Amino acid sequence: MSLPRAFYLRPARVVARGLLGCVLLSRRGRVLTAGRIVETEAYLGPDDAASHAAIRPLAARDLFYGPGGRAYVFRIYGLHHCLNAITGRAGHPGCVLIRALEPIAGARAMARRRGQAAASVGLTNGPGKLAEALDVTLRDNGADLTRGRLVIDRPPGPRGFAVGVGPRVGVTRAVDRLLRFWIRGNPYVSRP
DNA sequence: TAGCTGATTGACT
DNA sequence: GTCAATCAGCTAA
Repeated sequence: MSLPRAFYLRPARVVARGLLGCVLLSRRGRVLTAGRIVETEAYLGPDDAASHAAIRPLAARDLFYGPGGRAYVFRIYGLHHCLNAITGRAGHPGCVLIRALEPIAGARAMARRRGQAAASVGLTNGPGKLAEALDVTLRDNGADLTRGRLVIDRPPGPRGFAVGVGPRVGVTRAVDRLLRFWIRGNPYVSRP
């Protein structure tokens, strides 16, 4: 059961928290891979100096300023991909970066894509890693996350976890903003 | 056209 | 702890 569009039509920091525990699902032909979202970061509009809505307005404008519920995928350092969920109503830019997953299904396929012999914690504990594990590329930019080959489902069970809050990782601007959220104690979180 | 930067990762000292 | 890989999109000219 995928999250409804209305879930995404809220402020990025609210959606970022709400996505913890939800399940990211990728279908590639017969290959299905899925993982529980254990770490997210919120990026806001032009006021947020670290957000692509401010840094790369031309590239991201159409998606950021459109309605939430779509995927925003970009390439970083020429090597890796990062997967975001666009949030907010049309005209209210924002997005949530998916930073880490806990594998649920298709761990063997993930390991194969990652060039690893067997599944391990290192499979999806980082934004570039999970994108590679789920085969998320620029082709998925703009994809509808409520339907199709890349979707986010509701949490399968009750939410029994504590949420950690802290500054975002890796950014060089607006470093002091507490917009990173993670599931406390989960071993797949990228940084303790 | 040329030059620069980055929401990262993995390999190395 | 340091550092290279590698490229889309911006910026300056």
